[in-house]
Amino acid sequence: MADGRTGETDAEAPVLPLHQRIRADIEAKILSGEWPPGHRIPFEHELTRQYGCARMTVNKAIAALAGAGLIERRRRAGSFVAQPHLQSAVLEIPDIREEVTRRGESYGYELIARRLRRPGEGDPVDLAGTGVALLDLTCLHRANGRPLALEERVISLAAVPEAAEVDFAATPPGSWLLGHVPWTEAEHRISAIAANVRMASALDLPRGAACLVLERRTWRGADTITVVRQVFRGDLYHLVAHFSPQGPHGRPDSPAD
Amino acid sequence: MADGRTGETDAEAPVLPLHQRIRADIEAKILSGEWPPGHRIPFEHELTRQYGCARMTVNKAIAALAGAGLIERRRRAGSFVAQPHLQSAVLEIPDIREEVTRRGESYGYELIARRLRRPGEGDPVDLAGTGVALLDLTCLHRANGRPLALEERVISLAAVPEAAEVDFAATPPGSWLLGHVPWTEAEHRISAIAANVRMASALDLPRGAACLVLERRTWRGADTITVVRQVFRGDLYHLVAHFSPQGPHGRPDSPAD
DNA sequence: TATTCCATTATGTCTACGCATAATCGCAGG
DNA sequence: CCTGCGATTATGCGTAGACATAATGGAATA
Repeated sequence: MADGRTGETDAEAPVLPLHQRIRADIEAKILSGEWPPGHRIPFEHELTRQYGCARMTVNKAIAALAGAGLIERRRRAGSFVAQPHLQSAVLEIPDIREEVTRRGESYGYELIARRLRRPGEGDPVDLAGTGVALLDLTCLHRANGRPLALEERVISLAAVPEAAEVDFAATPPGSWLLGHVPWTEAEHRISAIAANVRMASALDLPRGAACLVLERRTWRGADTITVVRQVFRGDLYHLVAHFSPQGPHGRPDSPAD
Repeated sequence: MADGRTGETDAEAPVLPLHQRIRADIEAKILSGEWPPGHRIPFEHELTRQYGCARMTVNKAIAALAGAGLIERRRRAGSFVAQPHLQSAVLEIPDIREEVTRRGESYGYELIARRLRRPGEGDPVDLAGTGVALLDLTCLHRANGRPLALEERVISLAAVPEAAEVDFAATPPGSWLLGHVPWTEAEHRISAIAANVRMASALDLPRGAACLVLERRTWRGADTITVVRQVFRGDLYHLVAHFSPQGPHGRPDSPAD
């Protein structure tokens, strides 16, 4: 029963709440370039008349745009289209297993080494210094049987004591942690290196071949949870990042703000 | 209600609007792990009583959290702490000139080639097919005199006709475009390759050395604006990405909900 | 027992208003 | 002519209500 007024090319805009409609309208004007950076958008008061609604409704729309960084608001002066700042984009950092299976390839996993130890000097994982507290893991991810990435990981058992009991020979630590550690912060470092002997043999590459390296530190509050270094075969893997003014979470049809 | 209890360690919270305070409170509970994923957060009604404010105020706070992806809302059921999805992070993709000077190094730039041409078959920049329309640029970025990145770029003159007049021997095209092209979308591809002969000689590297490659396509609407491929010396450059639940734009003290 | 229907309930959206705050403009006075 | 003060004004923040919507649990019914 898709009749009605679905004569447009857009099939998924049934009735869209008003404040989202206002937001979308303004967003479209900005993205199309019709309103260039620096342009003053209509006052809330004007939009209020234009859409025949209360100011709070207009405010919600504009506040959301400001939150997304598309516009800047200055008291008394008005709201202005912001300068684009392309310097941030959303990087997709999928779980390797998920990524491989999503590409329709068969995922293989292999635990190479597992070691329990005390934190040493200069160890990247700082502990509240109590006894045995670190779990070192080395493992290999395969796609269609071919080595894809070599992963070296340190897990803080002080932060995640349950990890000591997990059989990481069967479960990739990344996947397990994602499901068992709530809401953390993380910092990533992406670089390219030439494979050393160890990497080359693990990844079935000639020595010196280019590899993509993703290093990640994950923490919550002051506690570092895990530090991981994933070395990908440069010829088999790449990362993808996307920039759109919506930001990473704000799907345009999001019910929130 | 807002009991005047500002004796905390936080020195930068003078009077923080109420809806931001509510948001911050909930956010803290989630990030600390006190409220794990799946936990039901208090109903708006409860928070209304707890903070002694109107429901709209609570709603603004919770809606912002939902927009940031920290919580999920289900009618009738309540609002729940969402599962963390680490797979997206904010990648800093600075203008190279800016990045180099920010590191306190001297920036050098050199235009290697400039060519005007018609779009060819399979060219990544699709045009509304009118005559001469593409500008090919090859240039080199230096840090402290040493080659840092080799950049190959195609600019669509149909989308940015002014670019034909610009002296790209003096201005890096990335910087110029940032300042002259408003609000676009972009997609990035990050990979590692071994330097071929041309890259090696331009970057003063041995052949086969590992390089970090950043490819970016930028468009607005249906028009591709520019396609760029930056090859960085792997030993001199890396990218940094950061994940925090605020999202990329939503600084916690943002005035917008 | 299984199924349908309805009352309950929490969120989604919106209105109409109010006060607070800060930036700008214009006017008056030195 | 320059300076400083106040009026104006747009945004920021918040209240107290209202109706709509959808999902849930339980009651009534087949």
